[in-house]
Parts: sequence; structure tokens; C-alpha cells
Amino acid sequence: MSVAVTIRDVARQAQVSVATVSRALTSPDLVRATTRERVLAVAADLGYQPNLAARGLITGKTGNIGIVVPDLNNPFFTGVLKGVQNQARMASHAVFVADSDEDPAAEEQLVRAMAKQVDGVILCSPGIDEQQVRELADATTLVLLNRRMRGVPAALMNSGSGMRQVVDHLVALGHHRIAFLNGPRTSWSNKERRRGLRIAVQRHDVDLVDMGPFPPRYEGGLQAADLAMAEKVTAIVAYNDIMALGVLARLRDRGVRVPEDVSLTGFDDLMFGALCQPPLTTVAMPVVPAGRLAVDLLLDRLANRDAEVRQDELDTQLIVRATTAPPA
Amino acid sequence: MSVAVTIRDVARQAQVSVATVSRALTSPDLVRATTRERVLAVAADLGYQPNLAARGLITGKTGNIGIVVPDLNNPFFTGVLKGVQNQARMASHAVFVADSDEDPAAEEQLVRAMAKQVDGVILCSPGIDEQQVRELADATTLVLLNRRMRGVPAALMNSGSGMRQVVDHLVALGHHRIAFLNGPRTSWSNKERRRGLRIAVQRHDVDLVDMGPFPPRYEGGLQAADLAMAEKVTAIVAYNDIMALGVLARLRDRGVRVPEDVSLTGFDDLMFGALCQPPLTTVAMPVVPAGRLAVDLLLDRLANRDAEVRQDELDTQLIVRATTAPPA
DNA sequence: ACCGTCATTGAAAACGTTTACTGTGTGTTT
DNA sequence: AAACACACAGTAAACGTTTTCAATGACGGT
Repeated sequence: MSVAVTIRDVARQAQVSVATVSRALTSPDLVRATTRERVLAVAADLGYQPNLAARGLITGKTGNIGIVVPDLNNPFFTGVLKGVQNQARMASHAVFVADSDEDPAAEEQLVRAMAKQVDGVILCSPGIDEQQVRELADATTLVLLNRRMRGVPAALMNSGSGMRQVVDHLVALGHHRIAFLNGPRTSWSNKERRRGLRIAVQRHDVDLVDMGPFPPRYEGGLQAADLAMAEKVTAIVAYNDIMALGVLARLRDRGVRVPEDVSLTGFDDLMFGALCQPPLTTVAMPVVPAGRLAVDLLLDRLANRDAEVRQDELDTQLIVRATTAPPA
Repeated sequence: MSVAVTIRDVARQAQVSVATVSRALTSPDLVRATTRERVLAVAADLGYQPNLAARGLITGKTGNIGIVVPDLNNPFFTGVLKGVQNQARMASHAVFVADSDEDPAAEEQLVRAMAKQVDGVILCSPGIDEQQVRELADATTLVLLNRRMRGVPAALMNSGSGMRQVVDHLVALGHHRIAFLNGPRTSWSNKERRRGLRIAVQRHDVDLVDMGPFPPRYEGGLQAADLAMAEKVTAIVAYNDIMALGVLARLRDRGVRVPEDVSLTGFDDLMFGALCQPPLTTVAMPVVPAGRLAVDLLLDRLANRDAEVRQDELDTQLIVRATTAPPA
């Protein structure tokens, strides 16, 4: 455990005042070149790293950003986290992460706890209610991810467009009766996907069977599969990949062939969709870019607090693999 | 954006000195009950939250812990992260996370950058070399995850025991010639798994074909599958689940049936191993508990710096699913 | 009545920075 | 030659806490 080297140590060894050291490091143009170099050399030599806490105390900026997600085991959120991490590093910011275990109450508390230690927080919370989000936006600088709300900056993914691509694809294959397996009704994502789907469907001659809600997990898919088959649909659009995998497993157990007997699509493009058999047709969500974008929006907002509120939308992309085909 | 309320505001409103407020919050028994209550009431009323940075400045403790992982997209590490997050929250610590993108150089730099802002860091770094880890251990309080090193606390998972269970299982099924597909040679995990395998194999009459190294990913499995089949083995033990999935896909494409023609095992028990077809026999790593344990070890060490170095080991568990069967 | 103990509080120093404010000297303009 | 601007560097105040030290008063024992 090496003892901490402070700005004072550097100052002494470089024969200057602490102010000069500080300036040499943070506003180089304020000190003469020769002095600056001497200071920097000493600093490097001693392995000096400024104490961010002390700096933050006076500047009011911590150089940290926070992100709270509902579940770190969900690849969707870790993708986002990866993007956040990455972009934050580029801007030499550190990242606080908190996992709420899908508990909206915890989410609110976590954001508040973070608020003191970060310049702003990125909130991935499909569940928490609008009123509370607004209060949080008051308490700290907030950026929402994959959720739109008036007056709050947001990094969005255009799932409507993804759903349109799905429908166009299925219709082109000749499907006329399609089931949608809803995820949680209250989730912003589900609303968006459902909305996109309905709009897309209206442009074609297609029956949409709106089913659920189901838990957005493997088990939800197992349960939904039989219900969907009973509706005599020729294609099933699942709320997300994990559910689709559940559907796939249940259909296989029942001897229903995919895509020969029924087509199936997922949403999110989690890695294992590509690895399973047959590989899953799905919509790729730009999660990592979205994480990046969220950081940009946050930093942007911090830089000039009274610019217009940006809500940027990233495009999604249909990935056609092997679970979709013309109906029998 | 609410203005920050400081300890001074509380002091003024409660008609006491700042010292008393501080005491009321951090060492309640030092102030008279009636005063304490008044202070606490005012604090709650104003929504006062102490500024951790300022506190840290004087106490030397930040109340934060850091974790650096090679890849946030790898479920193994996010499992650990989840455990860390969880346990840290219990101890009211916040968590810094950094993703090194598998770059050992970045890992070192990230740990150093974190060092100033955290009380200690948990390092999940199979790759970084021992000398550097030692230097880092000097710079901050370090706990290693899934890697053993003299003098450094570590949260370990007993992969040796997992490998023994795999071998016993395969031998019981009647296998005599088994391939092991190595992951990266330098990785501590690979060494451990390989060591466990070799020891287990010696107790039986079994030929072990030691192959690789292969990249520990899907593509590595694709590549390894053909090589392993050429060795006329009846069972393949892959370094991890992702590789095993690659093997599975390649074998299916070649028309080799699993488990009828060849048995296959993975390692890690990532979720999708259970979801694929056929479900993968593998070894479950207690990743979340390991994350928890790491936090405990870290906090322990911080509490009394000169206690003995703990290196605790968690048990692994063979999960028999459908990719293993008696040889043809 | 005096002394010592103890509980309770306040004043002020410290933590490691940044940043106004001040003070030098140098060069340029008149 | 005087005046002035300016580049550079130092002094000290601030940021929001915790903690040492000292002060006050109450109380019990002699």
C-alpha cells in the first residue's frame, strides 16, 4: 500500500507552489512551458494522480456517471452497460453501476443514492412510473434509455421500425394471421413494439392476434406457445428473444416444426439466438451504440444545461435467419 | 435541479453547530437524545444527504469498491458483477465497474485509475501477468476473482472438483478416450481446469487427448470440432460453454449426432446451455456467490488490514443434461 | 464548599484540491 | 522616460465534511 502522493509533494519537489502544479495539470497554457515541463516530469516521476474527490469538492463535478439497470444478468442491459462504459472511458469518466433486481422502488432509491456522487445518471427502467422519474430528474441530471418522456433527454431505439420490418417480411412470405406475444403491459418497450406492430399491420391485409401479457422469459414462451398454436396463426412474433426461445422449445417438444409449420420471430438479437437451432429470425437492437449515445447526451446536457432536450433515436435492423418461411 | 443542502444548513435550522450534526449522524451516542432527534428531524425534513466526497476526503474511506472485468458481454463476468453489486449494496457501498475489452494493459491502467476513488478493487483478470498484479496489489487493496496468487486474497471456484465430476460421469458412462479442448494457455482458469482434468483422469483407465489452445468462443468450437473427431474420441470436454456450443453446431452440420455418436460437455453453465438443443451437460460455476464472496473478502481485509490473507473456494456442480451418453 | 468526573456541545483544524486575488517583472507604447 | 499591459507565479480562501481539543455545566463524593 503505497502512501498517497499529494499535490503538495509535487509542488515541493518541483520548487513551485501548489497553485502552479494545479495549473500545469489542468490549464497548461497558464504556466510557462519550462515550468510546466518540470512540474509534469516531477508529477510523472512521483506517480502523482490528483484526488478526484477533492477536486470534485471544489469544481462541483465528480467526473463520474451512474447507470441503473433492472437486471445485470440480462444481456440487453449489459450491452448497454458496455457501451456506456466504453464511451465514458473515452471522456475520462468513471462509471457507477447499480442493479435494482427489477424492483422499481429500489431503482428510485439507487438513483438518489448515486446522485451525490455522480454528475448524472442513465436510467434503464421500463417499470418505474412517470411521476417518480420526474422527481428523479429534478434531483439529478437524468438520461433515459429506451424510454421517451417529455422534457427528459433519452437514447432511444426505434423498435417501431423493427416491427415494421418484421411485418413486411412475414407478409412478403405470405402470412395473413400473426400472433403477438406481449411482454409486460406496463413496460415502455412493450408498448412501443406493440404500437409499431399494429401500425405496420394496418398497411396490409393481416389478422393480428394480440396475446398475453406473458413474463418476458423462457417460461413465458413455453406457456405462450400452446396458446398461440390454438389460435391457428401461421406466424408468431414474440416480445423478445428469450420468450421466442421458450416458444421454440415448446413447439419442438410438441412436434411442431419451425419454420415449416409456423414461423417465429424474436426481438433484441441476443447472442444465443444465432447459436440455437434453428437460428432465430429477430430484430437487432443497437444496445451498445445506445449506451454510447446515452453518455453523449448526458455529457452534452451537463456541458450546457439549457440547450434543448435531445431525444435521439437509433435504428433497428431485422436479421433474417431460419425461423421464418412461407406458411404451409 | 435542487440546490444541494449542506451540513451547515441543517446546523443552522436545528440551532446547533455543524459538529453536532455530524455526530448526530455518524456517532449518535455522543449527543443527547433530544438534540439528536431534533437534528435528525431537520435533516430528514431538508432531505439532507452527506456529501460522500467530502467525508471521504477526511476519513480516507470512500465507501466505494471497484471491479474490473475483461468483457461485460460475457455472462460469466456479469454474473460476478451481479453478486458484487448485490453484496456491496448490503454493505452500503457503491460499485465502480470497468470493462477492459480483454486488454491486459487497459486492465492495469483501469485499476490504477480507480484506485484513488475506491477503498479496494476486485480484479477478474485471467490474462494480466503475475508481476503486474503484484504491483497493483501494492497500489490498492486487491481481491482476485477466480485466480490464486500467493499473498493476495481471492474468491475462487473449485473447477478442479468440477472436472473430477465430469470425468467420473464420463467414465461411468463407459468412455475411455476423451478430448480436452483447451482455452487460452495463459489463463488461470484454463490451467485449473486442465489440472483438475489430468488428476481426475489418472485415477481411471482413460486416454486424454489434450488439444488446442483454441479461442474460448463459438468460432473456437467450430474449429476444434473437426480436430477432435479426427482423434477418434468418444467424448469431448470443452473449455467452456460457448466453445461447446460451437462444437455442437459444427457436429450437427457434419451429421454427427450428440450424444449418440459423441458426448460433449461444457463449463460455466451459462443460461443458453440449458436452452439449446440438446441441452448441454456442463459444470455450474457459482458466479454470483463468488461475486458476493469477493466483496466480503475485500471488506474484511479493509477492516483489519493485517489479518491473514483469505483465499476461499466455492464448490462447483456438474449439471447432467442431454449431451452425454454411453459411447456407441 | 471543593474537587473530580462525565456528558454535552462548540470552535477550529484538517483532508487535497481549484481559483480568485495579488504581486512581481518584462516588454511595448507614448 | 513614464505608463501600461501582460505573462507568470504565489497566497489564501473556499468546497463539505470529521475529529481533536477545549469549554461549560451538572453531579456525586469528600
